[in-house]
Amino acid sequence: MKVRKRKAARSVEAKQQRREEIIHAALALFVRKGFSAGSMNELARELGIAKGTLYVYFPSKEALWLAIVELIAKELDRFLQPVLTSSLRPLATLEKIARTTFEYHEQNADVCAILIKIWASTDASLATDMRAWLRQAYRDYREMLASILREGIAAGEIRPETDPQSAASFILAMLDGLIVQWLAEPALFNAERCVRAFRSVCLVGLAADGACHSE
Amino acid sequence: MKVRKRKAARSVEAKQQRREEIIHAALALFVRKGFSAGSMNELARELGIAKGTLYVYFPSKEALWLAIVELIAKELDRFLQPVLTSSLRPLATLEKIARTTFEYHEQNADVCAILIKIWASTDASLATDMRAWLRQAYRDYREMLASILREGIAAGEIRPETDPQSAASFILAMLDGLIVQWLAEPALFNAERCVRAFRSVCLVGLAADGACHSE
Amino acid sequence: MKVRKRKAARSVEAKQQRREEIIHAALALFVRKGFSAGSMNELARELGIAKGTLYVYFPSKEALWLAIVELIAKELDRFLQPVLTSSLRPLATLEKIARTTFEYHEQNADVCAILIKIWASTDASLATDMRAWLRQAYRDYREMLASILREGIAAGEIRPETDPQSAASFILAMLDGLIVQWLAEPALFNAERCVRAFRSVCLVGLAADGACHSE
Amino acid sequence: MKVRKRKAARSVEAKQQRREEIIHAALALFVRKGFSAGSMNELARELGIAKGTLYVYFPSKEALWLAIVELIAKELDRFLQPVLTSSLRPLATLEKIARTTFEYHEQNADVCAILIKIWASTDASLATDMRAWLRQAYRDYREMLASILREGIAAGEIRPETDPQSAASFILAMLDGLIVQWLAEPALFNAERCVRAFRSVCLVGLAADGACHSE
DNA sequence: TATGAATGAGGGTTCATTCAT
DNA sequence: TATGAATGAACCCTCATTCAT
Repeated sequence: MKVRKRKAARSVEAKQQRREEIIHAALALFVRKGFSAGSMNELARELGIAKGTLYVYFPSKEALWLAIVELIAKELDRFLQPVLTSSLRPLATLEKIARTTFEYHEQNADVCAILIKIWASTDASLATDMRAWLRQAYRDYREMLASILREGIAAGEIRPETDPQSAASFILAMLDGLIVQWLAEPALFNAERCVRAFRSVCLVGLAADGACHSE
Repeated sequence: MKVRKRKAARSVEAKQQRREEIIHAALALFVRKGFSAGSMNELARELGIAKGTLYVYFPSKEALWLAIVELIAKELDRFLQPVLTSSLRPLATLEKIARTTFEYHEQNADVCAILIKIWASTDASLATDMRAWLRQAYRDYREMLASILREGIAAGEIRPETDPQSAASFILAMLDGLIVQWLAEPALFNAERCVRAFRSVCLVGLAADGACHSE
Repeated sequence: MKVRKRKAARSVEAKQQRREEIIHAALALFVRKGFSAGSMNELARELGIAKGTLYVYFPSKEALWLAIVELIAKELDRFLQPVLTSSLRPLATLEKIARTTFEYHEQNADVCAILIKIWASTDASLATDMRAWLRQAYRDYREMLASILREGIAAGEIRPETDPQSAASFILAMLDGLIVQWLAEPALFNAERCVRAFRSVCLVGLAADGACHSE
Repeated sequence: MKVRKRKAARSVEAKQQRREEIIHAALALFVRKGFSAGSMNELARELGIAKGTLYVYFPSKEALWLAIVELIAKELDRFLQPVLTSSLRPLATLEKIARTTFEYHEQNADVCAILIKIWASTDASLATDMRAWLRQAYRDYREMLASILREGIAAGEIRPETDPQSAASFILAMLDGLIVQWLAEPALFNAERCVRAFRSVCLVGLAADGACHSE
């Protein structure tokens, strides 16, 4: 029994590992080629496995995409959690979020690329489920930013006439949009510079005293 | 001879008109289905013409897409020109650009949708030419914003420590990113509110005196 | 204009002809391999055309099957009509139907083979529409036989205690079932012998005077 | 040693039992989906065992089908034996066969459905072996009916001009064909009615005195 | 110019079967 | 014995593109 259990365990582990290999290869392919252009065929070829094997791990191309998104979602959470649970003050939290975002992008351009593609895409090849999930994720993110802004307003750190909802949308937009540019012109950007610009363009405007005390 | 000439002229006109019909139908299809979905077949069907006829006007699917982008580019120019040649002061110009952008989106969501898709996409189905063109357009846009910012700094209207390049990128990012959100959640946005938020989040931060005198 | 019309006409004709070529090849393949075993791939290969070409003529494999069935239906009608509109007396009509059936089979074993397969099959690959159509055809056939039997009873030619519905089913069953055997053992049967047997097994039983005066 | 022997014995039993479980599940699947639809995958899923396990018991899908057919054959024998060894007179035996057939169908529609499918099918997925077996079974059945008919003729109970071979084919055809109709329109038929019709359509025709004394 | 039949590579997916565990 | 991951051929179908008319 023991042996079998261990065997099974190893097998499960191995399967999980293979799953992740596939997801990562798919992610890379997907960044290179786009949603519908990257084919299962090519993915299999790159992985050096048979086409059919992909379907052992994912029932369909779309399921594979969904798995990618889920992975990213987890990663995103893992990455945002420390920021959110930090004891920083609101403006500093916003800056921290921006900094973390940019630094993350600097190290994981692939993941960011996919995220952006997903946001921007209305590609019919993304089924309804996936898009609904994405919209919700977006809403959550926006709401998180808005609540930080509300805190900031309550604490007198952010100008009271600020509309938290709109401002949250703008900050989110900025981060998103910047990633797009960054992807298009990698040479032009780096995290430090982006953070500085974020502070001077955005945080200063939000600060109650017209200056940026975020650090 | 005369007659023939006139005929030819008319024919050229007719051809041009047909070309535009095709472009517009393609644009609509493209918004609905995405880049690689949306087939030539379907396009022909919707236009009520034969598949082969499309190839009389465009040598390939990609050429058709390029034509769409060019059309949009012209439209964009037509739309930005008045703003750029206006005699407004820098901050006011930026606000005007934002306002025009948002109002344009309010009326031409389709065109915006495509633009966004194009920016965000690295879809292999867009060949190198097209992407290069897009990158250039982006650079131009950014440079335009940067020069407005430089003007503002020179005029003492914008805080001198601002990095024009970065700030331009951020403004561009903001406009882009907001359109994405707007497309995803149309109910949440309207031009007026966006302009107000743009002013309070962004322009205030840029303004030399910490307030927004843009109007 | 005239030229184009003629061209078009020829093209339409040619298309119709090609359609029929495909149907007949499909029919043959289908007899050999069965419903789901015969592939579009193989069909194309046998026809010496490209796989895709099949889809110019039929939107799907099932549509092709439906076309086969429709062809057969027409053929069946064409073949039964003369019998039904004949002025023969009821028993003679039944014998004529049997004879025609057997003779038809003798010359068109392929068509019969398909018919039988279709009747007997509950293959999931035959979609609902097709099966409904078949059931209706079956009902019509049965009803036709039943009405002949009723006529015969009214005319005193057929024993009055006969249940027309059941008897119709039996006659139909006999014809169907015999074809199945015939297909399995071609050497064992021929039309003349089958008619004789039909007369002695079936018509004699139905005849009011216990003998067969059908001819 | 003893223990091992008993174990082996039990194991053989268990294996046999498992085999039959598989056959029965396969039979059900096969009725529902047809020959080539109905995959090993699905079968395994329905049985709650692994795909590979099926191949422990049957070397191939076809072997599994063959096993089904053999099971049915045994069943058929088990079912016909009492009739054949009965001491009834020929016409009564024929009626008994018909009655038993119809009653069997009434209770085991599934088995009948498969039988019919097998008869009618020339599906390539049934390999030569299986088809040969089926043809033989058919021949045996026909020969059995023919010998009853010959007996009847010898006994003066059946009209002497009857061709036993042809008549046997017709009776067999009738039973077969009727099952097909019955499967297609279950509401229309029941055993009692079928027997009555069989008597009035068929047996009366065969009877030497033009009437049916079969009971 | 306009057509649409023809193409054939490639799309996603299924499946019977094998084999290391 | 039982497993299920792996396979790769074959499935149906779509597509951008070509070309004779």
